[in-house]
Amino acid sequence: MISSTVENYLKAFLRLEDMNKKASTSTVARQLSVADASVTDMLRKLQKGGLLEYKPYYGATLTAEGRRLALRILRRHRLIELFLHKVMGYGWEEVHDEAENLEHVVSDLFVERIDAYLGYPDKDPHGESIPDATGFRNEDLDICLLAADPGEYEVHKVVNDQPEFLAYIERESLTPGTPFQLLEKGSVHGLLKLKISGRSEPQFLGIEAAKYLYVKATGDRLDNQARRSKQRRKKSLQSGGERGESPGTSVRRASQREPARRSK
Amino acid sequence: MISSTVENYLKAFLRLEDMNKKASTSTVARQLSVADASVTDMLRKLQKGGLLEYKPYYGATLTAEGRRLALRILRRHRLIELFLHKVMGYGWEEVHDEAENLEHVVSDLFVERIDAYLGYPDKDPHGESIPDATGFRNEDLDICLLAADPGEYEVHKVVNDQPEFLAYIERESLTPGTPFQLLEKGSVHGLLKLKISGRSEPQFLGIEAAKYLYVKATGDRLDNQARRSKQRRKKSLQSGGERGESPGTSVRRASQREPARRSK
DNA sequence: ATTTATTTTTAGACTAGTCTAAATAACGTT
DNA sequence: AACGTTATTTAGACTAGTCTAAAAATAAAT
Ligand SMILES: [Mn+2]
Ligand SMILES: [Mn+2]
Ligand SMILES: [Mn+2]
Ligand SMILES: [Mn+2]
Repeated sequence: MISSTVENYLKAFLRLEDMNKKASTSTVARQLSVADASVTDMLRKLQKGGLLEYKPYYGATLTAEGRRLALRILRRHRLIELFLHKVMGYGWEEVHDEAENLEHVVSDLFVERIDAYLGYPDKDPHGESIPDATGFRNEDLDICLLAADPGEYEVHKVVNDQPEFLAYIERESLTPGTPFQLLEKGSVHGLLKLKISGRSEPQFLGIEAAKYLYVKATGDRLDNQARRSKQRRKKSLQSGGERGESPGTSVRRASQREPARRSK
Repeated sequence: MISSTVENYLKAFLRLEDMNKKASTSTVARQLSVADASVTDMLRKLQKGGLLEYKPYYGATLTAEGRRLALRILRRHRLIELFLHKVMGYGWEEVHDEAENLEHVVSDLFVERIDAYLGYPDKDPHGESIPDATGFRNEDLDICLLAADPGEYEVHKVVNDQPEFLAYIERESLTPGTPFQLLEKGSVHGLLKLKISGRSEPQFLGIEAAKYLYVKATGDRLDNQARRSKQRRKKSLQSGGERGESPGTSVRRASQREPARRSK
């Protein structure tokens, strides 16, 4: 059996590879809050287990099998996050930590149940894509708000797990799915000026925050499909206290799954 | 932090004490499927941690603190079982194993959420009582079907975790809450003859099975309060395939909690 | 009251995961 | 090309949990 420790390591490697950062001993160590020496040990162990290719002093890359397992956990993590948010009434800033534990423990039956109940979703509450059962990820391209030129956009994903940060973003109404206009960058030092569609007043956002926001151009001139039709509201378990329901969680039927996963 | 291993040990001790069996090294070892020597080690560790009182060669009893922790896990276990059954559409024979893992991992928030959502229940799908947040258990007395004389009864709880056994009991329609009549015992070797209320044909049940069924006398002459008024049906997540919804899951508001827990 | 059988404890070893501190390799400068 | 800095690996140790096999204690039976 594969331990939850190993699962967390694999997920960390996948994440680094996704960001095109090389998976060095120290970056993994930092991500998992363990000592560098612990990572070195684990690298050798995972190499021996055939889950990654490792050349000492040179870094590591996941094998097909390692990648498969990593995607399995990533899928669980994000499905569980969505479940906690939609069904259990968790705030989007509360889901990550709980999912971090549940992802290793829940049965396949559980995962399939929530997957079906949620309608085979492919976006978690933060806008990140949920791999399907075969490991396929429906990645649509987005750009970092930092790199965006003034224009019309929609928040696509928020890549930061810190509860405080997420709570802040929610207060600023910049949860995934929100359409807005980027007005100016840098006119005020370190700030972006933007306006949420429908509002009268513009608002400001720090560079540091913009770093974690990814947006999609929606410029009412470009490809504007059925994008504003996605309020799929599910009745939730939440006892009291309305929680912000982050929209933008598009849904795809299980039947129309894409064929494969590229093995690198 | 308290490990899930320790939590499982504590739960095993509690269970043995509940059955008035002495918690001997070997019985605990058998229950947890570990070697006797492992239990001895753990006994010393738990003793040192103040969770149980242990005299070598003489067995062990939980301290107040150990009992508190054990009840906490028992509560989680049973609440989660009920949640899986009522909300996630699990069959009552499927809930135990999943709960056995989740009980250690889920946050207090999660537990409180499902507790509130289920209406502060005090019976799990097998008819076992769910301790409240203070550790109090609403134990109403029942008798083992083996020891019962012919008469009118209602199934109260089924104390056996084996999926096959539970599936069998469900096929025989003897889930908690079912009213029936015990007709004869032992007329046919090793079998009980009984009839479920409303049915025309009687049915037989083996001694071995009856051992695990606990019943309450309902004999329409005795204390028959509002007992037949408990269809509280909650809409469940179950995708397809109707699952037997074991009734008899009475509900109590959080407000009217009983005062205390006796410390032995 | 011995002897025999059962239960429990000890002794010693193993695995997974982690750490700190020291050694070594790789890298970026002069 | 030699030097100092940074990253990585090694060495050695620790904890939690487990095991098997042998020793010791308790309980049962002659
Ligand atoms: Mn997350
Ligand atoms: Mn995790
Ligand atoms: Mn159970
Ligand atoms: Mn358990």
